[in-house]
Amino acid sequence: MKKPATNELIGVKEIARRANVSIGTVDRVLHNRAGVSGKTRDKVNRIITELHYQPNILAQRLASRKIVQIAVLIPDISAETNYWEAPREGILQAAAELKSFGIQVLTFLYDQNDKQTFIDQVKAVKRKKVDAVLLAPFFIDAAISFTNECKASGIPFVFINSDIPGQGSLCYIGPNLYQSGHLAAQLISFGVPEKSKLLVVNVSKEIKNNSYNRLLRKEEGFRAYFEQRNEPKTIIRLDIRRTDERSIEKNMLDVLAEHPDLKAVFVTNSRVGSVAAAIKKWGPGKMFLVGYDYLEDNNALLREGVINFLVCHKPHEQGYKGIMTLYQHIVAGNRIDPVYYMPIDIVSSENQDYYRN
Amino acid sequence: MKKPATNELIGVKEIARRANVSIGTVDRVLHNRAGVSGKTRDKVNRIITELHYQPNILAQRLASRKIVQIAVLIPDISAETNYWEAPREGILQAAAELKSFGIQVLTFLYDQNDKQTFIDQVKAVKRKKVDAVLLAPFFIDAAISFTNECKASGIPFVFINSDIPGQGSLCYIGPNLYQSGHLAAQLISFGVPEKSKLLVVNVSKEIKNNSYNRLLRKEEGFRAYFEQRNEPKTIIRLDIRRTDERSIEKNMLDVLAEHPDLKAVFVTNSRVGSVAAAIKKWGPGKMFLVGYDYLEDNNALLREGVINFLVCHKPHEQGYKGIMTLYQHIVAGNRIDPVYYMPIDIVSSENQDYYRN
DNA sequence: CTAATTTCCGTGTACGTACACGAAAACTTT
DNA sequence: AAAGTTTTCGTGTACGTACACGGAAATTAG
Repeated sequence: MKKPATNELIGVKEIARRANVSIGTVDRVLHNRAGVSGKTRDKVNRIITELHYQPNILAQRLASRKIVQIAVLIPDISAETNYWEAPREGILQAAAELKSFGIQVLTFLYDQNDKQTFIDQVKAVKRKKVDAVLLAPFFIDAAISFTNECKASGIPFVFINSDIPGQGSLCYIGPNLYQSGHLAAQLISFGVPEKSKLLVVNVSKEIKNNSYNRLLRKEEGFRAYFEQRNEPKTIIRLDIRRTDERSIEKNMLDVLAEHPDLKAVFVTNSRVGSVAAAIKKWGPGKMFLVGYDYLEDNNALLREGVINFLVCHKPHEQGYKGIMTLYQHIVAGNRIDPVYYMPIDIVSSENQDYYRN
Repeated sequence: MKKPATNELIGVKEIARRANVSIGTVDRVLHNRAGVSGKTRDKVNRIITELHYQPNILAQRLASRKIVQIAVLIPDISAETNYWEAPREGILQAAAELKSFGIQVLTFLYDQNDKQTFIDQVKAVKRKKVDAVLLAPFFIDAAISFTNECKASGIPFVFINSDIPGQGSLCYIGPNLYQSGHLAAQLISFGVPEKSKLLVVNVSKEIKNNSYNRLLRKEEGFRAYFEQRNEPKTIIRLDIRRTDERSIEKNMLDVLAEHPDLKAVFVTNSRVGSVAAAIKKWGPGKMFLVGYDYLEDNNALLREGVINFLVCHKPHEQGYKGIMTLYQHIVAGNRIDPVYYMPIDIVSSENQDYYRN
């Protein structure tokens, strides 16, 4: 691999000089605008490739005075979980870094338990006529219909946190949920005896059995791990649809009473904190507990030893990278990989203080 | 928290207008250069703070045609380990991103087993008269003497991978080694019975017993974990000073023969791959094995199940962040935290394909 | 062959900041 | 009070690119 020897940055001026044309002509070639004869266009193009010309992004953004608007459509923080605080901070950080680059980020928050709020925010986004969209598609059908419109008007969009495969997004940024469940299974298999009874807990208002369901994808990966290894585990399942603390506690205590021989619990989302609280109240025996997300409550319980491991997918970075990806696509015109799987991070009491969300 | 309502970016021109001065004067105030009367200086400063003026970085870098040179002083990849490939790639990535910002990164590689090469490269760095230095201080006394010179000439420097506390670096970017050993202990305590015999292996040409020794700091944290919890583990130790594959194998087979009741092995650096190979050859029984670093060889053994966990500190990101930190300090003049501890990542066979180094 | 188009291309100004130069104002000296 | 000196400040040009405007050359129409 030979590097181009040109150490001094070359620009349109140098290209123009070598091609015996003006910088205006070079500019027209670069943006394939009309008004250049085929012959000179070829000549200029040849020189451009020969010189490995890279436009100076600084000067580009400075000269082009148009501002690029990116709409962000994600859930608001709720009373039950502030998971979405982290992605939002990542988004804000990216927005701050890109502000003087002429990028403006507009945030639209919806309630992940109320589809109508999503639909309303979509309307608001459409009024703004933005140049790109970053969204977490919680309501599949509504998200499909919206992104179809985006495609029709040539607006690129990126999914974070959840994917809708085949929908033509520029990119998906988020976890591989199945593999994430797999890892949780591995962690639990370290913590319990060969033959054990395990519990999977799904806490969510809506637990539909379709391929988009985040929780079920994790559960699937979790179960598959033991099946693939012929490890003789008994896995029972608890779906909790009333998601307030008290209902969770009640459900959990019932199950624990019914199955006193439970060795481990896997909670498929960030509500592991609430489940842990119930287990703590219950008292007897030690329970191996694995759940999701680096949140304040969960961290405290991890430190206490009630939770053994948290699995985490860098929500902050998801938000940050979501914005940056759209920026790279729109401004720099870079090719974007259609899937960017986030790491599947393991957080324990011994590394939790060093974790970067 | 009230945000400044000014949505339109304001610049020196606007400040000049409001202060009834020229942009030249505003410029002088901004760079506190001489040639402005106290009265107008105050007036301009007042308006600057009132307007929350943020200089446009694009225009700044574009207009200031001086190029900032950063020297990087790190070990070369050796036949025994290519650990340093990752930091180097991170550095190159940062260099590429900052190239059009007028930042030039000069890399100087030394042999981490040969102090003289370090000293030679230091000389080369000094000839270049760079604006900042990023270095991994393997040879403590030589590094101290060099960084003392840096301090004298006002050149900021950042340590990566290893720290020399109190040396006045702008920042340390790397792991908390003690805590890292702590975590390794926790992982092993999941994998072995309560009462077990464990082995700590240090593979290094130089195993000096001083506070700078990376391996011993990890071992210290490792042992402390069990002591703090009164877990009755017997911990024996093996130092391997001849670091070729064959010597490692021989040493390991000897120890394994001598202690057939060993339950787990902790290798304090990336040479876990070589140790694993020896264990694999030895054959009988299952050994719980924890080591360091996301390298090709180690990954293969992790996938095979010979290694159970790799602990990792994002070497790629260390390099990237090292350059970026110096950039932020020099160009943007941001305040830099004196210590940036890297995450202590746990890599297992189930998340290894998603790890980002 | 001249006039009207159309095609092609060079020039000029702007983006927001840095910095050199020199003019005007203020102060000092004789 | 005039000349000299210093302080204070405004103006102009440059960085590399984007884009509008208009002129010259090539082409077509009359």
